[in-house]
Amino acid sequence: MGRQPCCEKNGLRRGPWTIDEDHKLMTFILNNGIQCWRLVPKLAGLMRCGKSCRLRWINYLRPDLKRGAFTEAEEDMIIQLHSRLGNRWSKIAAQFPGRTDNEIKNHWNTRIKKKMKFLGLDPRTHNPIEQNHNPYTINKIENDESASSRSSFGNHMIKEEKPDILNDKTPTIEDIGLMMMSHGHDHHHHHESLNTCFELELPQNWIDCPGFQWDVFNDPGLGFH
DNA sequence: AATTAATCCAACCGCGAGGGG
DNA sequence: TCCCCTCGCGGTTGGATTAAT
Repeated sequence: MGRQPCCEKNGLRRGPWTIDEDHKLMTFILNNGIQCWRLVPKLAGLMRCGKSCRLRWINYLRPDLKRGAFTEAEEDMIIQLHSRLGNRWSKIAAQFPGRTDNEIKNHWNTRIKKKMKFLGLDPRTHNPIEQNHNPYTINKIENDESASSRSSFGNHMIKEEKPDILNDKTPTIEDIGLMMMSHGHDHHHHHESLNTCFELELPQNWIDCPGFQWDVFNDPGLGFH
C-alpha cells in the first residue's frame, strides 16, 4: 500500500485550524523563525505535523499575504505566465507578491479555466479549441442536450445571443488583449494599476484599486455571472 | 422555507528533489 | 553509492457557503 498519511501517526490533529492553533503557530514563528518545520509543532505546542504547519503558515498566516479578489490585470498576467510556464504554480506565484501558489491554482481551476473555455481557448495549450471539439460553442450546445452546459454561464449561453467574440472566429490571447485595450486599458496603465495594488495593505483597498475591472468578462453580452 | 445544485477554497495526499550521513 | 529525512510542489478532495428551484 501507499505511504501512511503523516498526520495519522501519533494522533495528530487534522482538518481546519482553530483560532488558538493559529495564534500559537503565528506567535512561535514570529518569535523564533523557522529552522525546521518538523520541530515547529513540537516547540509551538501544537498537535499538528510540520507539513500541516508549513501549509497553514504559507497559505494563511504569513503577514505579507494580500487577500481579496484577483484583479483583471492579475488574471491577464496569470494567463500570460501560464502560457509560458504551464502548471508551475509556485513559479507563477513568485511574480505576485502576497499571493500564494495555492490561491492562484484555485483561481485558475475555478474561474480562469472556465473563462478561457468559454472564449474558445484550451486552458492547457492556450490555443483555440477546434470548433467541433469545443463543448462551449453554440452549435455543440444546441445539438447536445447533455453537454456540460449546466454551469451558470452555460445556461445563459443556450438562450442568449451569440457573443460577438464567437461570431467570426475563436479568439486568441491577442484578441483578448485587444478587447481589454478597447475597454480603455493600455499595457502601461495596466501594470501601473497592478503595482499600485501590490502596495495596498487592506483587502478592501486591494479590491477597490483602479486595476480591479471586470468589464470584459462582466459584459452582459458575454453571459458571465 | 426547504431542498438541491453549483461554487469556492482550505487542507490533504503523494511524489520528486536535494542534502546529509 | 545508497539510504533516510525534510521540504516544496502540483493534483485532488471535501466541507462550507451561495444560488437556484
